[in-house]
Amino acid sequence: MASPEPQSETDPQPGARERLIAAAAKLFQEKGYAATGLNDILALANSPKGSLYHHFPGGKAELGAAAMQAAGKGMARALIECRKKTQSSADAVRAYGALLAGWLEGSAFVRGCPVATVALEEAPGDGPVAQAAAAAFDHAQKAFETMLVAEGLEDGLAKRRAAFGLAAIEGALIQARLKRSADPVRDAADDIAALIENDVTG
Amino acid sequence: MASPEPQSETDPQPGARERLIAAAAKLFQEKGYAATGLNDILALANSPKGSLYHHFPGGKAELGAAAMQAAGKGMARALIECRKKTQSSADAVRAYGALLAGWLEGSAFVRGCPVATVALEEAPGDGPVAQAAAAAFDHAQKAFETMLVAEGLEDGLAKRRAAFGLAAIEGALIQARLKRSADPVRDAADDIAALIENDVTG
Amino acid sequence: MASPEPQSETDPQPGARERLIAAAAKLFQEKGYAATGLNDILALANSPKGSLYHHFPGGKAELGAAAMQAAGKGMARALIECRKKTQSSADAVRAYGALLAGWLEGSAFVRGCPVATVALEEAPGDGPVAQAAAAAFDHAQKAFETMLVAEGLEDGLAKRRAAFGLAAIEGALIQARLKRSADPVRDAADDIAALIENDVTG
Amino acid sequence: MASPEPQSETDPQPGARERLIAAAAKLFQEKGYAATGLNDILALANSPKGSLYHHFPGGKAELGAAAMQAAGKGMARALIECRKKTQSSADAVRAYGALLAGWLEGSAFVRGCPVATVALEEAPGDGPVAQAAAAAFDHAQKAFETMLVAEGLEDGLAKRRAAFGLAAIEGALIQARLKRSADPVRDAADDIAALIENDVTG
DNA sequence: ACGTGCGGGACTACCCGTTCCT
DNA sequence: AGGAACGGGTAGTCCCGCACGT
Repeated sequence: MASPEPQSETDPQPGARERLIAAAAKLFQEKGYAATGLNDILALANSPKGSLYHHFPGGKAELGAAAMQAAGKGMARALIECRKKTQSSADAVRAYGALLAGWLEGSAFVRGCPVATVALEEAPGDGPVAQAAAAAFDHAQKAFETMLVAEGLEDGLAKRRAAFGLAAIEGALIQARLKRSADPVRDAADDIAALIENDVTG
Repeated sequence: MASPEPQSETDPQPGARERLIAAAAKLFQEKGYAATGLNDILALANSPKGSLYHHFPGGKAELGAAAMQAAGKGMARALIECRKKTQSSADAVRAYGALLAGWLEGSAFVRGCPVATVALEEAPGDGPVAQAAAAAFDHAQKAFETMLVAEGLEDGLAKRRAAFGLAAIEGALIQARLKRSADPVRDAADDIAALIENDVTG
Repeated sequence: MASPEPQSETDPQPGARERLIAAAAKLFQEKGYAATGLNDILALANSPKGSLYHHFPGGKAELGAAAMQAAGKGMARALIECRKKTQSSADAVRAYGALLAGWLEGSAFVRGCPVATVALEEAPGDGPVAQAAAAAFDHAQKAFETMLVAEGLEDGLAKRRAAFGLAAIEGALIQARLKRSADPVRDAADDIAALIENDVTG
Repeated sequence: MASPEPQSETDPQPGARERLIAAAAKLFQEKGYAATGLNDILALANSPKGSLYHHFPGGKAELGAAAMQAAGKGMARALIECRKKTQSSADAVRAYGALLAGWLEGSAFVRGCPVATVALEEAPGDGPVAQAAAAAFDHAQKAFETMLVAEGLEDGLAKRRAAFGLAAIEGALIQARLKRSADPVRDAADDIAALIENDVTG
């Protein structure tokens, strides 16, 4: 969750701001945006209350947006790393499914997609959080798409498969948490991988 | 709790209890469970506060569970009706996608899946709402599966396609609301339909 | 608690009204007037809600007043019975203390004086409950006084000793419940008995 | 919670916390614990709700406990001051009775013992309020006892007289409020004083 | 600049005592 | 007598500034 790079852009002493984002992302992905109190975040980040408003004058919304952005980067990065460790996009998707499945099981199915929960809550509005969530999804989808294009898929088809694949994975994550079984995620990843393989070889 | 009337499937005269469930379902699907205040629900249902407590002694949670159950039935019913109006399961899925797309556009992307938002918020716990959400998804998935089996698909494959199809639709709904375009839903439905057609004809 | 006499004045079928009074008295003496909900009383009395307003159109207040009246009678009756079983007023007081001590211990110190708690809560007002509580205390005090006069004490002194004795017992009941020990009640009864003995023999 | 200032015994500048305790004590002693709403307390203390939550994270219960503690100290202090102004313990008790009688009359019998009402309501449980009430009584009783020991009474007898005296005063306060006459308190104080005089001179 | 104690209301879910109509 | 409905009121706590001490 925490960015390995120093994130040196505006924050002189690293820690407080990042801890807040990480804490917010963790709790949002578990309980959602509305159900997560600022106090919970502050307690998890071991930060005083005033600190939050120093770093995020926009309050909870600004923090939420930052958390969405971080989560989107994390999703994309994870997929890219899966590709690096595998021989094909299809295998990368399978590895990604396995990775998510492991996270699910490792957290007893409390951790889900960091973006989806917040996205659904905030979708009707157009606040900073909703926009950041949309951007986060776009970011991840673009990474997926790029991966497919690099393997030779035509642009339009790559975009379509990326959108569909991401959607299926997201939906499978929901089912998996409800059923408390990671199988839907693994199955969905396999199905998508098969689809891609067919595109590539065909 | 103890309705003397037969409580017919579509509820001819909307009593207080039904109005409350409908209002809750509507708001939950827009803003989620935590962000929806009881006051909002009460105002939408034109019901006094005591009424809710009378019909749902368990409070918000019991109402939420009832709303999830109703939503699950609605999802299944809608799919079944799509099948009746079409010649094949694949076409039924396409019709279902079109139906959802129409709902999205008709509500300016405010209404999403009635279950997914609540499910994601409540997934980590095992309260009545989470259980009802899981049951609702199961209900819809079973209807999907039954439709496929009736078309000749082998049981195991039907189950897998139903789970995957539902997941993809759910994920597409998230994307559609964020992007404020119903295309992801239509595209996903098309892709699933193609998959099913391949299964059936193959 | 329940009156043995048929109480035939207004109630055609015995049971409901008496059960309500008994239930109210029990709960009031444990938790007080304000903290006792009508639902609690109804549940304990196994009576439907509308029944209460049939028997007590004045609602909670009227029921409370009735409970106070019953409790006052009970206190007086208990003292009189103690006198019958003993040889002197002093011994009757000791027996009364022992009786109360037994009740305290038998109920794990949850049951106190049926009147005092409600009296203190309602004292500042002059509602029906407060008046009934005052009358209940007067009733008990008069019984005490009568007992002393019958033993030869001069009227004024009897009144004074009755008031003081009752007060000391009430105060001791408070202490006993807080300390979870019946000793203060037994000690207070002994001290009062000694005082009375001194009056009588002196 | 963490007051930097020495928190001197009489609190020169009444901060929010002190105002809340004073308001709570006043209302609890008038109407009891359950019947006193937080809103009443806040209105009397001219404090917003967030203030209460800041100073008393435990909410009403913690505030109630603090009020009980303050009341216990007040009772003890008042008795000690009565002793300072008089020549003997017996006279101190009489002065104490007169003091209480004056308070009763001055408040039109609205103000009673700050502890007794709450104690009776909360006695069956073992929450913080009940414990604080018990401690408050103990505090006052100890002061009474100390006063008697200083006058030469044997320890055991002093303890017994203190308990009995406090009980009688408490009971008399109940009667006085119901009858709307301070006589029971004055009479009880006289009787206790006589008892003590007899102990001391005997 | 950076942190923090304290205060400020609005809003939450809950449920209470009551009444209406059967 | 009885079940449904009615709102007002409960304690709780939320997210947020202001003003202070570094």
